[in-house]
Parts: sequence; C-alpha cells; structure tokens
Amino acid sequence: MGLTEGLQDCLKAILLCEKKHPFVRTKHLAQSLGVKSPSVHAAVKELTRLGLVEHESYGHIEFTPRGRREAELVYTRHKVLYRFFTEILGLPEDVSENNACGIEHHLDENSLEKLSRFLDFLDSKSEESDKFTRELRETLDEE
Amino acid sequence: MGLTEGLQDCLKAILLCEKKHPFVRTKHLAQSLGVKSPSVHAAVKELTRLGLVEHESYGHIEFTPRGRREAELVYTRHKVLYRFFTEILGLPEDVSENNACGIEHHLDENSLEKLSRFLDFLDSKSEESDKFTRELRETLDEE
DNA sequence: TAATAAAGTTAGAATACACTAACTATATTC
DNA sequence: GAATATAGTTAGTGTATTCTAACTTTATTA
Repeated sequence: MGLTEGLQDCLKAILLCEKKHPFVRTKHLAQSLGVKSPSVHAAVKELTRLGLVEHESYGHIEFTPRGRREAELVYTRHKVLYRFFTEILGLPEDVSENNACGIEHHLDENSLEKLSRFLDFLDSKSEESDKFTRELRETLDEE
Repeated sequence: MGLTEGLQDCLKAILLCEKKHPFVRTKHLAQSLGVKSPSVHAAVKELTRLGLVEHESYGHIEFTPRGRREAELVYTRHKVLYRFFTEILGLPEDVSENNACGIEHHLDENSLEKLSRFLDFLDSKSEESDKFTRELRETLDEE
C-alpha cells in the first residue's frame, strides 16, 4: 500500500473515533491526532482519493472496506508496541501511546512479529512464576 | 538541543566515519547515510552553523567539542535499540541497524533508560540459567 | 603539465507535513 | 427565522528532507 505516516495515523484515528462517536468528524480526528483541522482535512482528502474512506463535504467520514482493512493493520502494529511499553517496560499509558505512535512506522513486519512473540514468551514466563515479573518490576522501578 | 532527525543522523554518521577513515568527507557520509551528496552538504552546513562541526570548503569535517558530545548522546541511544533487536529479538545486523535508526528519534530519555535496564535484566536472567535463553530463541525462531 | 576523473557545491524542484487566516456551510439558540 | 456559534474548507506559507542537473574545485594520471 505504501501509505505515508500521516495517512496511517489518520486511518488509526478514524478507527478509534468510530468507537467513541456515532459519526466520525474532522473535529474528533483533529483532537485525537493533536493537529489542526486543515491538516486533517488534507489527510482525509488524500485518503478519499486513494479510495480508503468516503467523505461528503461537511459530512462525516466512513471507511471503505479496503480502508478498514488498512486501518486494522496499522492498529495491530500499534497495539504490539503499546503492549511492550506498558506491560513490559511499565511506562504510563500516555507515554506508551506516544512511543508506539512514533515507532510503529519504522518497524517491518518481521520485526513486529518477533516482538509479538517475545511478548507472548514473557507472558508465559510470568505465568510460570511471578518471581520473574516481580524481579523485572524491581529492576525497572529502582531509583 | 532540539536537533532534527536528519542532523542527528548526520552526527552519528560522522562519529562512525571517524573510526573508519582518517578524515571524514562528504562522500563517506553520503554512503553511510544512503543519501546523495547535496543532502549531506546541506546537513553539514547546518551543523556548522550550529557550531557542532567545522568544515572548510572542499575539505574534511571535524567535530567541535559540543558536536562530539551531541553525537555520542545520539549514538548511545542508538546502541540500546540495536542491542535490543540483535540480542533479544535475534534480528540480523542490517535489520537491527535500520530499526534502531528509524526508532531512536522517537523515544524519550526515560523510555530508553527503562529499555536499557530491561536489557540488563534479561542478560542477568540468561546468566542465571541458559534455559531462559534457549527457550526464548526457540520461541522466536519457530515457523 | 594538461586532460580527465572524482569529489564537493549550488540552484532549483518535489514531497510530506504542519500551520494561520479568511471564508463558507451547518447547527444552535434566542 | 435571524443572529450567533461551531465546524469544515480553501489558500497560502514554512520547515525538513530529499532529489537532479549543472557547475567548481581538487586529485589523479598519461
């Protein structure tokens, strides 16, 4: 597909907005992305041109089937990273969110797959003994 | 300091070039960064303006003390990430290099500190028992 | 040393992303 | 339903990064 970072962020924002609002609007996306409405407008216009969303003027924004698939892909990548930062490194939600957002465009599929497996591995370790989890938390939290 | 990504990359490339060549030249940086010489030229010009390097026309490039300090900082961040991708996820050197390069600008100090501690924690786990390492490798390598 | 090759520089253009200011359309409310 | 507020749009601008093409300087070599 080869979407730019901005467009991927926009798709992800639309996906999240759908869950919070009955209709997705420029305003919500601008808030969620932390940019001004003209920036969102440009991104949505481009996504429309690419056939990933539909957007009637002054109306709400909807995915096309292809757009939704793309958005889900982006979001999946994001979640793996978010999980790493919160669950493993124990970082606050907002920091984890920021980190994941900045990074998600810079990891190829294979690296993400490895990371995902790594997370599962650590989960299984934690289940085996909470000694592991406890020691990890101590190491990361100490001053 | 607030250097742009490109300038940070450039500082890092200069640092690495120093180790390989008696003098650092535009040509080397261009190869190392994978960009054309005019791009390097512009970056070096800006680094000069910022007092981080010295560069006489058609000559070689040298750090100022401040420039070297900045470069070392950038490189330190890079190394933590590189270590994570090679040592933990077991990714090839070139992929790890790319990943680290793309990501290093998107993690704050605290996140990197946590990651660094996490790496040390895993190292100590591996030393305790090579069961840990073996199982991790198996999990990550399986088809 | 004159000709050629290599390296470095400059100018100009393109893409991605963000902004402000000004304008238009829709919604709200008196 | 007219006045106002909110949301959306358009036009123009700025920064960061990259490129190509053309030119200049330095190095090589015949």
